[in-house]
Amino acid sequence: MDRDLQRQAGLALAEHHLLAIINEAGEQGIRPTDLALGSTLTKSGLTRAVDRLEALGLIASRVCPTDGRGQLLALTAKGRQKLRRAAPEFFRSVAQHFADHLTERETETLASAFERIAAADRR
Amino acid sequence: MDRDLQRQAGLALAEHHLLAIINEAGEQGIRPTDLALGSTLTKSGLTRAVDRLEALGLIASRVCPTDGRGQLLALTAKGRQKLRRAAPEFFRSVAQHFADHLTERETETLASAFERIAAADRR
DNA sequence: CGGAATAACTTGCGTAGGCAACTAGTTGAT
DNA sequence: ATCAACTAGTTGCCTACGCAAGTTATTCCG
Repeated sequence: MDRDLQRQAGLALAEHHLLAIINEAGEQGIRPTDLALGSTLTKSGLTRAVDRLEALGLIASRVCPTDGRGQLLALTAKGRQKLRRAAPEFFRSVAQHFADHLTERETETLASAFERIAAADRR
Repeated sequence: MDRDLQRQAGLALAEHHLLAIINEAGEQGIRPTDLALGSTLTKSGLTRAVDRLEALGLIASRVCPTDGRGQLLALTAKGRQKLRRAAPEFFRSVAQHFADHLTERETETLASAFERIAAADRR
């Protein structure tokens, strides 16, 4: 999937994932710490990934108004566009490599099992 | 799991995985190319991982008698010992992070689904 | 209100691993 | 038998990312 996305959308899978989470947060933005919870990165890895996305102009950060230590990250117009344009290839790739090989029932089982495992890990 | 294994058994999870596959192959050894199929590494990553395991004295390689380009990798006594000693922590960690959060039924579903996905990927 | 404890990042350093290009051995077609 | 095409593995280069230590801001006591 990483190669698919890299070739067809010029975006690494890890970056795509971060953009998708940041997108969920919408206008108001998301704190790096919260972003880390949704990814597999540590805070140091996150610092660098954020730097890269910012350098690419895909996200913008501003100082958090309620906590001077932290930031609030949000997609730029360019970032939203990049994400939107990557979507078809993303879903195609998910289908090809995963979804097409699973029944509906299996997909649901995986989803709930993974959710439970991830929740346990966050503690 | 990587951290668990690293701390308790002095072995990275990726290395453990390779040792386990090589162990399956037994006395006769396994070709790096076949080893790559069971791991997530590319052949270049594999070259280096093999170098490391060899430098640690955990595996030994000999030239393949039927194909002068290739090698046959097998565990050394030290490698077998390392793997055996890591086993308790490995299974404990699997249980803690995964198995304990799944029902029998889910575990079976995941196993067969993953097997199907991996098989599709090998093509 | 002042200082210790904590939290949110950041940075220096080191390692793993991918890609593309390379070397060397094997196979297959003429 | 030869030479092209392929396959096994290796290497140079570069990037991502973890860990541990550092910086700055916040919180929580006393």
